[in-house]
Amino acid sequence: MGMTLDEILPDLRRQSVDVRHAETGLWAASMLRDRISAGQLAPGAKLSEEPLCEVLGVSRNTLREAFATLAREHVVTRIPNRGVFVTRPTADDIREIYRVRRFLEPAALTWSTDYTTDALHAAIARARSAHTDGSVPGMASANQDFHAGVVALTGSDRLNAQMTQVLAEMRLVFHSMVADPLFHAPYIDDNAIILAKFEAGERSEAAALMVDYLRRAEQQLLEAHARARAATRHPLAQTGAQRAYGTR
Amino acid sequence: MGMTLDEILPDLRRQSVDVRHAETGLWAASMLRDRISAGQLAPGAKLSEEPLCEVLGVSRNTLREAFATLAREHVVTRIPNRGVFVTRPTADDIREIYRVRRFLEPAALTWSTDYTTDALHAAIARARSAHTDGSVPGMASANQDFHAGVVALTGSDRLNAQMTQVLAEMRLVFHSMVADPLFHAPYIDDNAIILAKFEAGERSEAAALMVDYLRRAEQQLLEAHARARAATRHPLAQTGAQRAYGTR
DNA sequence: TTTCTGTGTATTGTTCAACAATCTCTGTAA
DNA sequence: TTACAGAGATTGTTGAACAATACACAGAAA
Repeated sequence: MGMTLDEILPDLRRQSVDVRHAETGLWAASMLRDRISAGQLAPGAKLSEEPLCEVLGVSRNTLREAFATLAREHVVTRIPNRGVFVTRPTADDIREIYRVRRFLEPAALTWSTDYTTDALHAAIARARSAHTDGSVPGMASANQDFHAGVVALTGSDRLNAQMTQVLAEMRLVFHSMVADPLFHAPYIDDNAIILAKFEAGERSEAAALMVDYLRRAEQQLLEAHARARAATRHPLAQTGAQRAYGTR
Repeated sequence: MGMTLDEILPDLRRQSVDVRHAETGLWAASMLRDRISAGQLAPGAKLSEEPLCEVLGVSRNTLREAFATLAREHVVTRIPNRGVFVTRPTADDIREIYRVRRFLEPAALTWSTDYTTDALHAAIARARSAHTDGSVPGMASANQDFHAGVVALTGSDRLNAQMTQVLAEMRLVFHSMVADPLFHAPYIDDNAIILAKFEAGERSEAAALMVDYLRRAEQQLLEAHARARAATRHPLAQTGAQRAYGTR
């Protein structure tokens, strides 16, 4: 986690030999997106054009198309004449993420016409087993699956895309602070209760519980973010890229 | 409305001389977006790279960055090795647009914490005066402002962006069919009633009325779309670009 | 020491020209 | 009429070039 650009270059190179790409720009974008999502490219890391296009085997023009795609997804932040950096979410970003989720997820619970909850039950089961295994990434992933599944009830591609994007930003938030192993645990039961209410047809109750859940999670993340921010105020902990991106 | 590419080339050229652009790709995108939004580039029109970059004064690479931006917004559709076309909304697109709106707008009315309704009143007033003036574009624009204003109550940049995008697609729908002059008129009073309920604190009633409004509007547009589709089935009415994009 | 200031170097922003891949169109033959 | 083949046009991608900007470092002034 949080490897430098140099460390993952060989890894990227391995995957980029002999790959035929119909849409090279999109292919390069998904390549980078996966690394960032996995935390191998940590928030604040600078994505220099030259080494990247050498390693991916694409031209600078194509790489810039990939950057444009990722920038629109807020996965990457472009600073003119400075370069492209993995987005380091701010407190305002966290508030915005939860603002979106507080409208999207209750709305899905309230007005969706889809009653297929298999995926939701499966996500909760996965979260529970990850909990007994003590797998923090497993719990995080299963939790995301549950909430993505809630929005999937809308049946709308665009709303799903928006949720996917917001959850990707959530992963950036987790990667940019020390993960509390107990963060996800209390929410598993919350999800189960919300699902039960939804299946019982008590939609407004389910929605209200969801709003409450999201408020608590937001509060907890904002506090963790403030602590992480205070911890990295030490000049020694700042890399060049971090300074470049700013601690705004 | 619905001019060919050749007809608006001189117009575009006029605006593109001596313009300093910090982000040329985004500038070119907004240039094209404006033309499409105004209906000067009709749905189905092909956007050839060479004449466009000549006229905009940007290179093909930069123009392609603009295309990538517009494609993500669904304003433009890219067909590999065929080219870029102004999106011609399908019936499914209309259904998807209203699916998004039926979640976003009621959610805003139900859970927003912002009570500033000045912009909403102003939009209704503008719609009424456009109605007495018999200005169909004025009514359409004021109606869009009202619904954009509802989502603006959420205070979320991302939800606003999503709504803006969906409304841009709505304009494409209007441009791709014969506009019924009476389409918007009946909805002005609906908006006023919804606003009154919202201000009276009867949020779930306001949301319910909004859902009803959106269902009726969707139905009406789908019927108009089916009629327009039947009318353009005549082979003579099809241009090359239309065939290329397909009547899928 | 600290702060300022100027210069050189590295990186990004944009354009141009080229080539391969693919599609469209036209004309011919069955 | 339909099928097919080839020429021409357009898109997809690359590589190199140059201007504009930011970063790092050295030296001068306070």
